[in-house]
Amino acid sequence: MSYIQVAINSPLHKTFLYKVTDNKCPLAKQELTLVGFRVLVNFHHRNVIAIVVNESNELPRELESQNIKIKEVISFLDKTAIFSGDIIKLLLWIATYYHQPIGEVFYTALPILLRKDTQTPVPLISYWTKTAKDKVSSKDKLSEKALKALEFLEGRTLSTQEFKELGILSTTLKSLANKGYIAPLKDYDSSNNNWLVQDFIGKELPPNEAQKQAIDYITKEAQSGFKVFLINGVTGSGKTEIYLQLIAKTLAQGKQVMVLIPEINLTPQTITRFYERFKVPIVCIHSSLRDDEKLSSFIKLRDNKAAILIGTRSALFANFNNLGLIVVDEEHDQSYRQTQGVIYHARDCAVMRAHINNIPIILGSATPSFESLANVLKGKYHQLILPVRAGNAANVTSYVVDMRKTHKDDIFSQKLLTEIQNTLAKGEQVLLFLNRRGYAPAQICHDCGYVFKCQDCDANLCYHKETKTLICHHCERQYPLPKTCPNCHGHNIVPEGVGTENVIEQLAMLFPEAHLARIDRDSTARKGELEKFIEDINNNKYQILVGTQMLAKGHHFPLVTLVGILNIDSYLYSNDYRAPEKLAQLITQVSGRAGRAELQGKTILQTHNIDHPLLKLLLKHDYNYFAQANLTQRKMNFLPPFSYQALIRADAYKRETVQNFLNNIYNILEKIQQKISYFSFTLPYTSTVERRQKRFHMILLVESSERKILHQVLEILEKEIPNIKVGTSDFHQVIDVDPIEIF
DNA sequence: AGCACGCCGACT
DNA sequence: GTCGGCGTGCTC
Repeated sequence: MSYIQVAINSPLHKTFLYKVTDNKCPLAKQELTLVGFRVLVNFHHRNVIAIVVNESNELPRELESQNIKIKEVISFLDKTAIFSGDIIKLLLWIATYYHQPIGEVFYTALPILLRKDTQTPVPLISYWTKTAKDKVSSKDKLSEKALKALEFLEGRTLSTQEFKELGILSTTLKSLANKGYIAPLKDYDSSNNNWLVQDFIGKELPPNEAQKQAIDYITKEAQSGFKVFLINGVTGSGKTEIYLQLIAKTLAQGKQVMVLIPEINLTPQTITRFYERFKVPIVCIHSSLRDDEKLSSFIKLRDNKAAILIGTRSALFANFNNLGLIVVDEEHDQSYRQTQGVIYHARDCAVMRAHINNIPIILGSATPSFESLANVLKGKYHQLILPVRAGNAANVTSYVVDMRKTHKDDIFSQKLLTEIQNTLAKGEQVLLFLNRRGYAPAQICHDCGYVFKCQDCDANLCYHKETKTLICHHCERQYPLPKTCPNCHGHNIVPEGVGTENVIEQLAMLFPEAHLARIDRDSTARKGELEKFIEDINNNKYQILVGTQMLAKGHHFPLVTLVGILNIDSYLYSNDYRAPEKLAQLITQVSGRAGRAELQGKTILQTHNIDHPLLKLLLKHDYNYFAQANLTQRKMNFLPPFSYQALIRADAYKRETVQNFLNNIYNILEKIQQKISYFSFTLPYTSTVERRQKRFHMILLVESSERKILHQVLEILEKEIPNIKVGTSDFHQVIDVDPIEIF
């Protein structure tokens, strides 16, 4: 007989105690632990899945006195643990640090197929394997892709789906199978042993001096176990090669590697680079995989049948047999932060995971987050700056163009038009950035000034010419194009403002001979479309690219030599203290898309405020200088990362429900302040977009110069919140620690 | 969250 | 009479 604490998916911030009788125990030997197992338990009139987080032979004393009947576990769902000890520690840390309910944290970390109360399903994915026929006969006339496919199968098996991600179609595979080179394999377990250390390294590029220094430094420093390295290097400075060589060293020790990347970077090019370099089993975890594929990756890593994981945010929760290194690429990227459901920051959790596992972690970026740079200043992270090599990319000159001198409705300045013309004449490509999809951000009645608004949100409707609809960008609700104004019944309805569709339309008139590509969420909604664009762009099928945030991330376009950022004013006038950071990252990242060794790049920034001190500072110096200057300002103003923040967010259908709840929070905070000082808080305030999907959103900000104090306050709030009576069931509330947006 | 219990209004 | 509305309370 033993007792176990389990995590159950519920909004309660606690674990629950159950009994395990010896005959139910799945363990043969008593010395093994039950921690990490899935169990089926009865929890308040229903049977639910739970995960064992702790185990003891005696009844915990704190429960002895209380009159609680302890139920027995109904059954164990698997023969082995689903989470290893390090993951359990990580998940418990997430629950305490982010003040999220323990059960919900564990539930989100669980692969979807394991969330149901069934036995672990065996993934029925068919894998391809090389046959004994390994001499390629010339009369078989294998295509380049087919040869590539055989190369990929070196040292591992791959599913048809995985091949697809590497750009190899199922027809190629079928033909290879017909010719007897490859064969399908139903059950990976029986034939595929743990990956082998030998022969895993592909062709290594000779590192330059800076890369060599970084590799040597990290190798030496990482011997002591946990350490955080920040590789700070512009696009083209060779960050990836450093990752790859350090990964090789880790694999050589027989250890596994986790690589986290933002969703947008998960393209065949990125993955292929890993498959080409290492002949070990590699698995991916990201949102477009099927549930069984994700589970398969999860199990392979746990059983040491895969050596490398490449994944996005959620891959953080993967189990490893023997994790030896974590890499977080583009660590500044905002998509690492989960904002729905359980709130966490994957980069920060990855650092904690490295700490728990006592292994090195490498964060890389051309534009490191100010948080990470502050951690370098505090001595917590070790920074390695890669210098720009002469004649390499980032050989970019920036110009600011004063839009006050152009006509009010003009999108392009004369300077930009001239530069586009010149660039096209040279046969080079142009990239224009505008962070606004659709044709126009508003649709108005020209007669009476009526602005069309979403019925569910406090937001203007955006005009989408391509789909002939008005779309709310907050809830995606679509409306048919109105013919008459509901206010004055006039017919003179016109778009107001500029989106990517409009930019394309105007370019088509100005440069009729150029091929135009619009890259935004609308034009790349279907799977594979973005990849197709990137391929075609690099094959020079397009001359001008217009895009949103999507174009600013990750991909490098060697033929682009002119970059135009059409409007940066929203960043200059923002009340968000992170706006300067975001602007600097945007300008540096977008500029980094352009140019290569022999081609000189140019960036043109259009603004109505050419004298803005931020802009001047950024253009006069580089990103790092700008970051230091801005960090000094944040320090003077007691802003993060020099203060610690948390938001209490609440929403409901009725405004007074939310107001009432946050007033209660305010009163509780006033009481706490009598005991704990050194923290401050605001009155409840409405979110920038007050009403979203018919719900009112309000916020209260809590702040302290000491993280410890902030957490003490939040802990008290966490306990008090369930006692606040809101009197309605449609109410929702969440604690948001280290928020990125405070509006 | 989810589910049961409980106490009041309009229906075969 | 009772079906069902959702307020309240609890979950090892």
